[in-house]
Amino acid sequence: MPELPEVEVTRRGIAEPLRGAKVVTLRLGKPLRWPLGQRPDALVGSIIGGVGRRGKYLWLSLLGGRAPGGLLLHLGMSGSLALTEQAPAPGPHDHFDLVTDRGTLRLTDPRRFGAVVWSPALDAAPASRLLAGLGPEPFDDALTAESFHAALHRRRAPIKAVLLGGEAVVGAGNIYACEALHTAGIHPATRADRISRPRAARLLDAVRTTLARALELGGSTLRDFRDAHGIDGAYQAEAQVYGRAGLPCGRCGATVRRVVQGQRATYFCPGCQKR
DNA sequence: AGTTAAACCTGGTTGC
DNA sequence: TGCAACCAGGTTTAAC
Repeated sequence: MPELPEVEVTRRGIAEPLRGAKVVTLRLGKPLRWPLGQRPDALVGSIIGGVGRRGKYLWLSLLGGRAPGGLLLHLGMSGSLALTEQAPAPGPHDHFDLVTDRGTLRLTDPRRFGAVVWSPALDAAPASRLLAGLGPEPFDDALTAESFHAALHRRRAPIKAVLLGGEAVVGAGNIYACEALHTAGIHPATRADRISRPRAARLLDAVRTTLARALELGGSTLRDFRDAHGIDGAYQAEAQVYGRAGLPCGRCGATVRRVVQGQRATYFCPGCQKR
């Protein structure tokens, strides 16, 4: 679920209230994808310096205390974060609580593909090898049609798989990769290195407008996602192809198709997205 | 090196 | 109604 818009919506919901908050307690539930990598009580007393984002990861910097550094969080497929003044007793899917003097940040994640990993780094960038291979942020000015085209040119895989890979640009997951390709009129099976410079420019533009629109609508809620205040996203109602197999394309009326690429469902319109 | 499959885990939906 | 099979927003790791 959580692709860049959902993660950024979450970040915006917690950044202001948590800046400067003091850590009171940490509570761990069932194991997540990786162990925390630090004793929970070593983080008690530290101050949250800020909340950043890199791709689909969140970064909470922790200043002072016995273990300065930060927490790298990932929401996996089914994770969401809630910030409440006083959290109710943890349910069966609540696997991490960061209790602060300004409220409790709780990770709820039924499938437990999410992660909370402590790192001694002061900044997100070198915090973890998890961030090492990530491509450019979609709204970074340094990402241009030229550089994007060059990145696509290095890959022979289908463009849909390349978008999910996050080397050319991070942030688009299954929903937004499908939607952006539809907007750009590019067939998902097109080899990335065969995409012309003008079409690469069009695709980058589509990725940006798709992510920006989803951000405006609070992301997509298919099932589990809620923002930090418990609010559903609304983008899913605007999806043109994702999850719409057998239904007519809103633009041309052709029947949306579902195929499988690299173990992931891909939705596209055979009318708008010719090979 | 580069692509593809398997793995992680739970729960909702679909079909027999 | 019961139960097996399939599906889901992601990403690492192992295997060709």
